[in-house]
Amino acid sequence: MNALINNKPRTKAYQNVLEKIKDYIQIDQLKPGDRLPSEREMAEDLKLSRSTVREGLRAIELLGLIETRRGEGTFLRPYQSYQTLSLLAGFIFQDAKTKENVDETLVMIENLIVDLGRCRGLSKIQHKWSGHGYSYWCRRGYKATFEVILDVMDNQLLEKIWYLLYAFYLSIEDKQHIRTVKDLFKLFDVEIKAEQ
Amino acid sequence: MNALINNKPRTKAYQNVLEKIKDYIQIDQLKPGDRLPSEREMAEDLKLSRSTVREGLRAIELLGLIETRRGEGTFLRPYQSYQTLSLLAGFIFQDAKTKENVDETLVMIENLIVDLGRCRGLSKIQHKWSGHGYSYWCRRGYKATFEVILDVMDNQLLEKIWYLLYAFYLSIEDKQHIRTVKDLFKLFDVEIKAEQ
DNA sequence: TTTTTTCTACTGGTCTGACCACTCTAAAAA
DNA sequence: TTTTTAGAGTGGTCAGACCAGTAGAAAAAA
Repeated sequence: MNALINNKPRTKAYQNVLEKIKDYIQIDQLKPGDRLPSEREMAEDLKLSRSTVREGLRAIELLGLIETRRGEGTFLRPYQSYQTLSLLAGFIFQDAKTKENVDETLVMIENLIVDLGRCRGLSKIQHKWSGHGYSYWCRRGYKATFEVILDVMDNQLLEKIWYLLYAFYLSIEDKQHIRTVKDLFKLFDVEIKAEQ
Repeated sequence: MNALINNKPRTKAYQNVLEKIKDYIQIDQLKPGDRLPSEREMAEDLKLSRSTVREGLRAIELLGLIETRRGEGTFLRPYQSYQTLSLLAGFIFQDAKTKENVDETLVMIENLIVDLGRCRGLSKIQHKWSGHGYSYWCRRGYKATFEVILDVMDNQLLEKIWYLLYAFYLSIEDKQHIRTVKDLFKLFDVEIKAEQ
């Protein structure tokens, strides 16, 4: 009962893989798109079996930090895929699946973003939406339209939170967003007119 | 190049484990603390090797959905540990590590929670804080004090978001929260008086 | 000389089977 | 009745095999 004695759970070997990868990134100054050492090389470095190394790699692959390609190698992910965020959101919010909560929270977060976007670049947003016109943005969809605000708002954390929440919302709702492109245009006083 | 032809990445076997676990939870109505089928049983069910099953399990263990205990089994996690949230937050917000963003975002989210808490249970919060007094809550710390609002606010999603963000905040800041227990008491007009 | 084909060495993906360390419970022994 | 032992289960880690893919060098063909 070593864990109980030390009041600290014993580290599983695969968790060392996560630490080691952090080291690789830091020491080798790895950037998204760069290749990590192969599974066999890591196994040798860490003095672990290849299957234990794979366990660690699978864990962070699921988190979206890396991607593995057969025959090529293991790479730092250049971006977090939508699928990854959706999966993460599903697990993070797993016992909070009430539609009322989701609707309420998404609207609240979006209102924060809208307010911040207004403060920091109202005219920029208006310009971008007016430039192509209402019909264009309708075709592009709510997400793409909202992303204009995200770009201007200049707060990556709020942006991430919105993506997480939005992915979760779509994964449990079979319908479109409660808000529409039209609502966004109204919020920013951008003209809604038919395509010429 | 099946993936390119179908424009869809091939599913890796370990990902089937994740789907199967979702099935187990849903079909067996599993609750936190319940035991999942053993690795060997899952391997048999899915017609996969035990090591492939383990890869899937490691992935979601890291996410905090399950925990495995040698000699006992694999269990649905009763709660998301702080360490898990911190790790997840670190990955989710990984390229958004600017201190300005963190401060700003945390305060904005907290303001939402505060407002909602006020709406839904101002007197309840005031009562809970007054009951033990300011010194007690100072000793308990900011987090515990804030959790009183979270309990009353009745929005699990916002609660989860706050935990994620707070964990992330603490993982990059070496200091205490920009806000204090005193600030919270002031926000809710609760008396700040010395211990009797 | 250039282009095409082949071969080799690397990569990840999945598997089999072994053995160890732990827990729990039933059965046997005290 | 209580304690100890044994067995059957669990997860943790490993070695090694083999397959499926990719990349690039070398050889062969044009």
